[in-house]
Amino acid sequence: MAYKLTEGCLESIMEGAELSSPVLQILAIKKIVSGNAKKDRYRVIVSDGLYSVSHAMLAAPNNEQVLQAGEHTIIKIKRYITSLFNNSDKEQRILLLLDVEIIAPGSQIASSLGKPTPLAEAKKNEPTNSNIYATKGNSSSNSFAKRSDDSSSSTLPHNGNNSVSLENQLIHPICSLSPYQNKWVIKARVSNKSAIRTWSNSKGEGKLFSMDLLDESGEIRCTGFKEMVDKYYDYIQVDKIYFISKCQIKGANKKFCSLKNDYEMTMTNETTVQEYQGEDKGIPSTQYNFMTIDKIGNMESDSLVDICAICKEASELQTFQAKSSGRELKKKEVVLVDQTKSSVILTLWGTDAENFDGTNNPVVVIKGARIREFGGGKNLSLGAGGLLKINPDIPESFRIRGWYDQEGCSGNIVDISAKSGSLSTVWMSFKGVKDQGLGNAEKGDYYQNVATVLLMSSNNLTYKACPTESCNKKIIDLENGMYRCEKCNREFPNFKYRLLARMNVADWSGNTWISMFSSEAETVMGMTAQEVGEQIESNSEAAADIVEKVNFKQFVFKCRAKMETYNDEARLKTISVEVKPINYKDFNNQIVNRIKQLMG
DNA sequence: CCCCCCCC
Repeated sequence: MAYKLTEGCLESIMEGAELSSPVLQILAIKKIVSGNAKKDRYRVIVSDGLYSVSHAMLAAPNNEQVLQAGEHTIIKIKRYITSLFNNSDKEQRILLLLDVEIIAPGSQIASSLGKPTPLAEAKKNEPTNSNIYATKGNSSSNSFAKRSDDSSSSTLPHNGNNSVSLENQLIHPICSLSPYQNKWVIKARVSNKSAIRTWSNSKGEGKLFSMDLLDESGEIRCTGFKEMVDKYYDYIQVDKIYFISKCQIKGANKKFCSLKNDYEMTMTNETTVQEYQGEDKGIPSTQYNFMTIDKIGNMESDSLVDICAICKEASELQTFQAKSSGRELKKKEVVLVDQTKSSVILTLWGTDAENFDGTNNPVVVIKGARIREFGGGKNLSLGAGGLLKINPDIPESFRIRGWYDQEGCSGNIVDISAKSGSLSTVWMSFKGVKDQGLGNAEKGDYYQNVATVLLMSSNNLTYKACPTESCNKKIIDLENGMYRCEKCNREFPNFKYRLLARMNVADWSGNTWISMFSSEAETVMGMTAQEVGEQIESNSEAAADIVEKVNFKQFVFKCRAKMETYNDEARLKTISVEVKPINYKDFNNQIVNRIKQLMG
């Protein structure tokens, strides 16, 4: 098949014309080496069959597909801009390829089409008297033009140094920002804004926030320290567009930022930020570089990834103290699955964890999640600087929704996280527990099973515990209206009820006695410990009624089995550490897989 | 100038 290039189009393009979907061929691809972070900037030579242009660059989102397609690839240019570029006192116009579509990969073409001559030789560019990056034209497909009249800046934050409006100045693409050029204005969407964080170390202390900025050409992280937090934090809002100028640009530390930019920026006293209130077409929303879950297993720990997946399951919110800092932390674990039929555990923190609702298997899109290693498996942690979106309006999100609803829940899912993770506990029957001799691991062995309650003991179901929130120690009734906690070494006028339930549960293979504490027993009984305690207190017959109602209820019991010695006799003690209603899809899958195994 | 985040 013959491919046709848009002959001669480069001449008009390099003069600032806007052509619709010109077709070009890539003659060469070269990585730009700049500073110490060398990733993801590529210069290309493009040809229209008549002329070639060597001052062309790929915008980051296109890198991967173009690199893969290689030299001689034929591309359709869906969006582009040109910029004036000051190269050692000589002005040159560069062509920036914002969005390209591969028409034919290089391997199918294998040679240059036509006999292109370098445009620069064929024709002298006319330099303008501007020495900054800028573009001609002023259409919606090109947001780096002079602003159109429908925009106006909003009230500035409470300070006096923003007297010069940025809205009439030439706008620079984010991908053109570098430490060597400080006269610039960008027009960018804030796609993510961190919480305010404080730090205190040997070098001092302070507070900071950071945000991710985005335009058609790329993205960059911007951090504001101390006074900048007071000045701009509340003013800047996620998803809005701002004119921003005069930040300090420095090399990005890839260890902490997954954005596709070799640089990041820091706000200074010179920095100005003005909201743009015009139409925002042409400025994209968050850009992702999605990775499938099956690949995570082979990636290095600590690297950052973007994932689009389905939440298969989510844990309860857990609150605990960090051992290192003593700070209180909140987390929630989520199992993600994608089309590669692989699953991975993702840990969410803080408000992300608190607000996350895993019901109805939402699409979870994360940007900048860190890969961690545990017990031979990999998992993900979405820390500060990461971004979480639930059911976002992007094509990948709809695609995976369709996949999951059609076929996603059936068949084998390979879990790349460690089997000991709280959400990927092994399924085992009570017979299996016995046959495999579980319980000899130092911290016990975990398994989960679907089981039916046969009998629940009504003896000593409740006890009176210390009212302190974190202390569940049994208190001593001083019989004078006061209660003493030995652990807290304090006396209280009140107490709280706690549960210590014992029950015999059965599956197809046998039965076993298990114990559980308040939160699990509350799930089984459908009552709070307080309600149980009060009912039994007021009527000693109540306990029998309460435990009878539990008979024949079914749950998924997650258990910890541990061998203990009692009166010189070894016996297996089982505590249920989590009780959940049965998810029949998962349970049936698990049974079907077992049947397949048994059939060889 | 931050970039920390637990337990299996």
